[in-house]
Amino acid sequence: MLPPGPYNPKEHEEKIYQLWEKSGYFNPDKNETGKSYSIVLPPPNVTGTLHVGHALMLVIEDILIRYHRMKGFKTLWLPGTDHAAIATQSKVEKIIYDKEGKSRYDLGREEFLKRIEKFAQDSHDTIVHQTKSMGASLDWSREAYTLDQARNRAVNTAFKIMYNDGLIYQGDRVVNWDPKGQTTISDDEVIYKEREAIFYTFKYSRDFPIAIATTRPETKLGDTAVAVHPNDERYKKYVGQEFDFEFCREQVHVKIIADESVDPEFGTGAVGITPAHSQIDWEIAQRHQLPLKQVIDENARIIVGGQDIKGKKINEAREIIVAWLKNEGLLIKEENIKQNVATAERTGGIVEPLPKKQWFVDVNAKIKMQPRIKYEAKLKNIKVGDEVSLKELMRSVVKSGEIKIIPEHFEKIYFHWIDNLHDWCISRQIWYGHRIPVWYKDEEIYVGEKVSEEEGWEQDPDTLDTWFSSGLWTFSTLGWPDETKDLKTFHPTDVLETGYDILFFWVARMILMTTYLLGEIPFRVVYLHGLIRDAERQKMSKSKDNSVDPLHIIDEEGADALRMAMVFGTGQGNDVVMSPDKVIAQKKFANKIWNASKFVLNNLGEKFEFMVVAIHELSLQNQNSDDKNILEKLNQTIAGVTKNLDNFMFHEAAQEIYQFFWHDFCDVYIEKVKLRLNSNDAADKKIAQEILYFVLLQCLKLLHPFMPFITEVIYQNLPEKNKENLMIENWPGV
RNA sequence: GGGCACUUGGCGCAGUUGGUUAGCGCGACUGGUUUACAUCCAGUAGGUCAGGGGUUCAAAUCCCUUAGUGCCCACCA
Repeated sequence: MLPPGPYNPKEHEEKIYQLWEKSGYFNPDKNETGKSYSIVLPPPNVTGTLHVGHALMLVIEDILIRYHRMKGFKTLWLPGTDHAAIATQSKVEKIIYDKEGKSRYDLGREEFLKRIEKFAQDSHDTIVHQTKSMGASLDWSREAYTLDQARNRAVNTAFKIMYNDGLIYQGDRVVNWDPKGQTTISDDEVIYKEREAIFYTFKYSRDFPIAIATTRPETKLGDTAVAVHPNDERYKKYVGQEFDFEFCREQVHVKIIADESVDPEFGTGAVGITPAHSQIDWEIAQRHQLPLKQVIDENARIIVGGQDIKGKKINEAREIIVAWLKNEGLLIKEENIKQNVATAERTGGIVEPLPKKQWFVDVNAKIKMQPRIKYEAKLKNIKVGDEVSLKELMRSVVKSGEIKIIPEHFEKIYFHWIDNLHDWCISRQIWYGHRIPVWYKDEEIYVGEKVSEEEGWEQDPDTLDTWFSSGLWTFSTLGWPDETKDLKTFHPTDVLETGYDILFFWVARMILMTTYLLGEIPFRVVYLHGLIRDAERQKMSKSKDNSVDPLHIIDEEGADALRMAMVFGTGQGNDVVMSPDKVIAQKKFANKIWNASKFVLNNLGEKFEFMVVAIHELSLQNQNSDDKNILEKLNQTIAGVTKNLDNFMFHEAAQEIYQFFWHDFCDVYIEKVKLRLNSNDAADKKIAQEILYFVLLQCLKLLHPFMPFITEVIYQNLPEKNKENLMIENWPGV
């Protein structure tokens, strides 16, 4: 029997979660016969707490997991957290600086890492608590961390394999340097922000024949060439000439070169080439064997020139140079333009291209596919012995349909991204992360899985891009590089569900790593969900201060209401609008379920013995048209919900069961049945009771993936024989 | 500059492979309240599916085009 009054989620949710955990059914090992179904949880960053975006991820994945568990699959949902290298380090640095005024260098590597680990542990605990509050049915016994020992072994192994294959190389290149975070970052971590800038047109010196234009005059101290288009009649005669002059008291030597990449229409049609401080100029310099001259250092300060400019920050240096140009009468034009400035995703620092020796993953080099663990299996269009590049691997598995991306149009975006992909810079000058597994001794270099005990070896001080370890996530969590039972059973995983904002950062890298290292796909389906927006359609973000804490909503309205609100009325992959109205509407729905269940349970009669009624056991002949009607609609609903869940149409599935339960079952059937329950026709009354009970039970099952808590509470109060948990009841129609 | 989408009643959205009166939530209006539920029920109003063109026996759904909006990538020095 259910207690009177409205449904109060607070009374039940925690108890129910404990009941589930105690049952052990989150762990797939309890199901010995089912076919496997697996999802690895995209590990939340240990940078604090979960936000509504995480909540959405948990809801969708838990729906898939619960649905498949009920369908009898050996279902694994594997939890974990991400050390998120730069993100976590910069957050802790900021906290320490704000509190103690100290930098990481003041503390030293060891002490600083201790502080981060403490912070990460606290975040982890909060995150786990929040995750459980959402009702997520994760197998906590398999929990992983991207920076724990098992994952470190996987990372080192992966690095070694790639190094030996020539895919990882150390190169002197112009990289994206973040002066604020004091580290390099990859192309994907660069965010362009529009800004006002001044576009200066000038000559280096009075004797120099060509004018050039730039928004960054301070870099011109490092120019080693001026490039013009080969067909530009204005400048043809100068090509090949070399000039020496003093530019703001710095000795500069430039050569005039011709290069196709120069647009004669833009600016003066001549480009000052600064190989050390521009990606593109560096490439041009490579083509023409130009020397490279670094004029800016890691702190974004000028390192050449006279006393007035040496040691100055770039903004100050710019002013000094402009003043000098004016003074010398060299400045021709100043224009205000809008410019995209490269900034670092995590720290917001302005990215300074600098020449540095870094580790890279070569995405274009052809490698011969090797037989690896499970290799014989799997890729459709690539066999052992084929020569392929990482780019081709990434492209192949999506093109072939082995990996399906939902919504589908993201496949095009994915291909477009691969086309523009450059080598991936994987080394970072930060301390929190997997140390690069490379040791040096004099001229020797050793790459391995373990620290060499021998004396005199020194490990590379850098750490790896966090996405390097995340890229291994689907299989590092299952025991790789060992050939474990879990790896055999649960890999490839079935679905990778995440926000579309990390399609490139993460999803693409998982595909790269997995196809290359395992010779199989990491997952069959990529389901990308949208962003959460508020009632005014604004993106929810901390900086905008419009984000809501999922725990707060759970506290107010219940986890079930929040879950349902997140999938209700939101098309596949679309952004989710979260308004209080929406959650309250679903809270009302929960209450409706509660009350209708109360009504049914109160009307089953003294001796309700037709436990676990199957549809064929219902006395079909004596049913009236209402009975037949509701049963037929129930069947349609079961078919519809099932089909929509199979097709990742969560909103449609949710709406269908909502509609059926509230309007067909409650408003029509229950209202009509009230008369029969009062009548003296005992046989007819019994039929009505059977159907009430039967339909309710089926509805609870259909609703369970969406609203697990309330449905389980009610289930626990049903007069079923031998019942355990609704969580493992059979899905209707199975 | 290149690419990808979106545009459906007042608001927010659904409508997968083209096929009977285009659905839902919120809101509005009118009534009801008899074995759960006022966090309720019944009913009403409101959309020629952005504009134009095409394919088809048949289009919100496919194609072309115009306009508006949003996103991604590249980045002009």
